[in-house]
Order: sequence, then C-alpha cells, then structure tokens
Amino acid sequence: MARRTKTAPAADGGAATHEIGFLLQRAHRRMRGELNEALRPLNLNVGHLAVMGLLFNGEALTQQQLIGILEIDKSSMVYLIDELERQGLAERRSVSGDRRAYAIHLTDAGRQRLAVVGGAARDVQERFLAPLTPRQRMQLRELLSKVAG
Amino acid sequence: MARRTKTAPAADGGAATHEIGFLLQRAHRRMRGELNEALRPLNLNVGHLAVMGLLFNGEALTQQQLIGILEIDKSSMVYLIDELERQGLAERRSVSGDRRAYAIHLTDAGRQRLAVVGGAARDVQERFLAPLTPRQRMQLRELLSKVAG
DNA sequence: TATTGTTATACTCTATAACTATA
DNA sequence: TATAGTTATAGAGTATAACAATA
Repeated sequence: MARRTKTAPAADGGAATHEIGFLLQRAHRRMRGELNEALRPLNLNVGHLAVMGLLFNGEALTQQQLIGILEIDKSSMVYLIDELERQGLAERRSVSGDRRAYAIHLTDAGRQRLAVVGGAARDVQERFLAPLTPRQRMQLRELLSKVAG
Repeated sequence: MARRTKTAPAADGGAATHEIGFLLQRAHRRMRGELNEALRPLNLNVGHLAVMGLLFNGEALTQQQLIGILEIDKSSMVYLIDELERQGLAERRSVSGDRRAYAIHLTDAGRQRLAVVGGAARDVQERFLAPLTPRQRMQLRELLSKVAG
C-alpha cells in the first residue's frame, strides 16, 4: 500500500526523501532561509525577532527567562541582546532585588521596528504556507506543537 | 478570535512561540539533535545517512545528481562522500562517457552499515513521532511535503 | 565557454568553558 | 556553593570563490 504517491520524487525509492526528518529539514531550511533573507537588510535574524516578539506584550523578561523560553544557550542570548541594544531596539535594565540579573525591555524604537519586521515575517510565513488551506495550516501548527518537545 | 488556545504556552502572548516557523525550528532541532546523537558514535551525520539512503535502491548516482536531490552545495557533497569513502561505505567510480563525473556507489559494507544506521534512525523517528497517532503522522508527512519546497 | 569536482576559506548559528559579580 | 551574565573559543553545517580537468 501507498507504494508511490503522485507527489513522490522519482529519484527516491522511499528510503530517504520521504522521511519526516528529511521533510522537516527541508521545510525548516526553506522557512529560515527566506526569513533571514527578509531580515538581513535590517541586521536582524530570527533569534532577534523571537526575543522582540516575546517582549512585545509589554512585560520585560530577564535573560534567564528568555533563555528558558527559547531554549538557547545563555551566551547566544548575550549576543542577541547585544545586537538589539546596539540598534536601540531593546535595553538591559537592572532588576531590583537581584543585582546579577537584567530585565530586557523593548524600547519604543524596538516596538516600531517589530511592527515592520513582524510584517515582513508574516509575509514570508504567508508565502511559505501558501500551498496549505487555512484548515491545513491549523493542523500543521497543532501537529508540530505536539512534536516540538 | 482565537485569542488563546488551550495548548498555548503561558509565557507568550501569541507573538512568537506560536508561529509555525518557531515550532518548525523546535521540531527540526529536536529531531536533528537526537538523530545526530544516535549517529555520532558511527562517525556519520544526517547528510551521510541521506546519501546512503538515496544510493540504497542499487543504482549509483553522480555527485551532481545527489546535489540536485538533496539541494546542498557541491563542496558539502565532496565532504560527505569523502567521509563515506574513508569509511569504506561508498566509493567514487568513473562514469563512462564523462571523465569529469563520478558515480557514487554504495559498497556492501555501506549497505550493511545502512541497515544498522537506518534502524537507529527509525528508532529516533519513532520516539520523535510518539505523540502522534499513525493517522497524524501521515498528515504531518503530507503537510510537510507540501511546504518543503 | 560551460560543467564536474576539488580545495581553501568564510560565514552563521550554537555550544562549551572559564570568568566576574553577585546571591 | 550556586546563579546571572560575560567573554573567548570552538564546533557544526553550509556557502562562496578560485581552481583543475574535461566537455
């Protein structure tokens, strides 16, 4: 059953290019590539966008909190925030009660930039998801959230 | 509408961690990490596995063909095949009719190794897909193949 | 001139380890 | 002793560019 679907690449006997891992890599690479291409003129990458997105609701988060949510290394977080700060999009502020910690605040400039950058990101996502119906997009989101860990 | 679904992480106002791109990155990173961890003791990575998988049906492919299918750079392909050849798992053979090209053949050792490595990869994929029903796995595969490009 | 493959090199992203300053 | 953050460094993974041999 399901020997060869209509959409199957001809070059593959099903050994590799049909595997979920392979498709996942392709999809991720394509999405990330287009997103970074759109973000590069602004000297930002998906990491910066993710941080700004998390700060957008208004409340500042400490680097530790950002690290916990985004599951990236603390040194990587330093670089992300350094760049955001360099561009005046976010700033480190002291946390009362713990002089080791910094709360990261989105500046007004950061908020404005996020509006632009977020729009570009949505355009990319829209192109990426173009082959899917709204219902399929929802399905994909739900399936991915189950396996994303 | 859709202000906050039941499965939403609390830390995010929907700005970032719900995005498909974010979930895609997470899922891909998790899958790739586990796969590479399983492959590392064998001095192989997912690229080597993909090449071996493509060669498994028996017919050799030239580096150009592999490059076209896997969509990676030709210099990256050189490194992948160098390592496979170094381990005796594949070999470059001259192509009659074009002395520039090499056809890559899977050796018997490569075939045996692929059986082992492929088994490990399937185990990883099984753990990765564990949260999904068989029907959901099929859905995920089909949705990904639509957006994988 | 164009193409196959190789080599050298560089870039992005991320991680590890040693460090400072607090706790 | 442990934690927040920084710095220096290294490692994947991939890409670019110059090159040799051949088409």
